[in-house]
Amino acid sequence: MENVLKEITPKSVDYSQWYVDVITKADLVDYAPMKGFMVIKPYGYRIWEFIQEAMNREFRATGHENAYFPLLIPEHLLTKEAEHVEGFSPEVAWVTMGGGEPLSERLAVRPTSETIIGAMYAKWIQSYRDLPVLMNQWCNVVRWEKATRPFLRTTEFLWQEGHTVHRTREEAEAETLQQLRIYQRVIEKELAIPVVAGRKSAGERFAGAVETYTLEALMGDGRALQIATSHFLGQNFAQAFDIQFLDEDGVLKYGWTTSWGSSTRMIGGLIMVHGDDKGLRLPPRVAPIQVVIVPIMRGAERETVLAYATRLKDLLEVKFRVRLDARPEFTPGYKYNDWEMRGVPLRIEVGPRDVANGSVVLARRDTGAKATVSWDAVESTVEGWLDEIQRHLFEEARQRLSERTVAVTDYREAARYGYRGFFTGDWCGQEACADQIKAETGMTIRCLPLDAHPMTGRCVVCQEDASERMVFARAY
RNA sequence: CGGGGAGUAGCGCAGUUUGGUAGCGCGCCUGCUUCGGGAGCAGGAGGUCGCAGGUUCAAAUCCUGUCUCUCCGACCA
Repeated sequence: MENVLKEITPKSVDYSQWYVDVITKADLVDYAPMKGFMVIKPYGYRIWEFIQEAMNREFRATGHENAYFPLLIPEHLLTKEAEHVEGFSPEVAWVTMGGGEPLSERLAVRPTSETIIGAMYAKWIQSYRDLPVLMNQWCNVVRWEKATRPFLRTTEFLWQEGHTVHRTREEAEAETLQQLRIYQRVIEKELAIPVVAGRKSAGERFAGAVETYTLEALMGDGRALQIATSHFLGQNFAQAFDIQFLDEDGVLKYGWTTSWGSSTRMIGGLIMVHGDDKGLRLPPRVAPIQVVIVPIMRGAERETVLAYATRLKDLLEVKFRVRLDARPEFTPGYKYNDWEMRGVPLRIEVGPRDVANGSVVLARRDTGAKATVSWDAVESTVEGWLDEIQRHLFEEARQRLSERTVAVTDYREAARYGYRGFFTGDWCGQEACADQIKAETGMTIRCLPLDAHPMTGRCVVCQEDASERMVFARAY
């Protein structure tokens, strides 16, 4: 235990340092030699692949197809939608040289792809029969951020961005909400992270959007993380890019567009929601290794133990992602700590005792619980325990979310909780009140929850009539 | 962009005050003994001290310039 503390700074000592220790020691990422960039190592990238697989399943089931659009966007396209360019221009990286020559028009490294995709959609769409257009792309984007943290805010990050065009406003609005719920399903089911779904206030909206919907998650330190967003863009981009179609009634009309995105930031959320002082705790559904087998190879029994462990691996890897850790240079104790740091949900210890008894020892990463199980029951027990761990991690996070969500009638009450947690209260809808909260407390309106209604009808800032219920918090 | 801190072996650091030709822990390599919660012993490899100038017989150390990282703040879907 003392040795663990040497490697990972306890959360209670320094949460930021704990986070950095965990992601580097668990072998998820390494810092690149340029500020704000990171390398996602195989173990971390595998988690991303599980997220991709789950999202792709949902996207396909709702009629979306994957495509790929260019990395670079000519300046004249990026600047077509006024609000959009104003929102993004401060953080755009530009390419000004090519082949040793200055370019006649500089090219933006995409910070998001509404503009280039909008330009292409305008070419492709002629008739109402061409609609809806439902595409998604997996790619990298670059935003020149001043303060960066691995996964949570990096200069370059990986994400998916969906872009759709619809014939009617209603259809586009339905799409926006459908995709939000897809995100919610994947994030809650696969990543075991409970979220609050809501609308963004005008001040927090995506640049160029009519309405932005968001999922907000609560991290282990009580700060909020925006974990996915879905935007109803109205006809703003359709008008800027001439996305028009001839409708059934013979009238030329603008399409209604949406865009929605989720990024590697989700992995940051995963770490901060489930991790503990021993390191990562991965939900089984996204764990690159679900079961690690550690053989205890003493003296003369070494061969029989290894054979037993290998048979166990063969048995289990039919249904689960299994690793047999037979490295001779490390002791079992070292391996336990090592795999716990990496968040492997389930460990199986097999030693001479187990070989003799025809049993194995199972140990859970989430609770630390151990049990001795007979060979015949191993497979079913592993399956049951993995399900149970997935459920337990979600339940634990859900409970923390509900415990740390506090209803207030005055925003100053949040001071009692050190501005940690989600605070809900009524809001008059005026930006001045939101600004006051931010200036005084550092908290922002995370969202206007979809199914909540005002409780008192009084704004938590000005005490005037309030028509909205909001969730506010300090955010990453 | 403002303020602080730091660049010496893969990682973490000492050495800089008072110049004298680089060291410790972990890790790594080899061998033997080990293995039910971070093993032990022995031997070994590895560094133009961020970079560029300058002072000096001599620079990790003093001077000048420069680059980078990091924390706090500001900014930021």
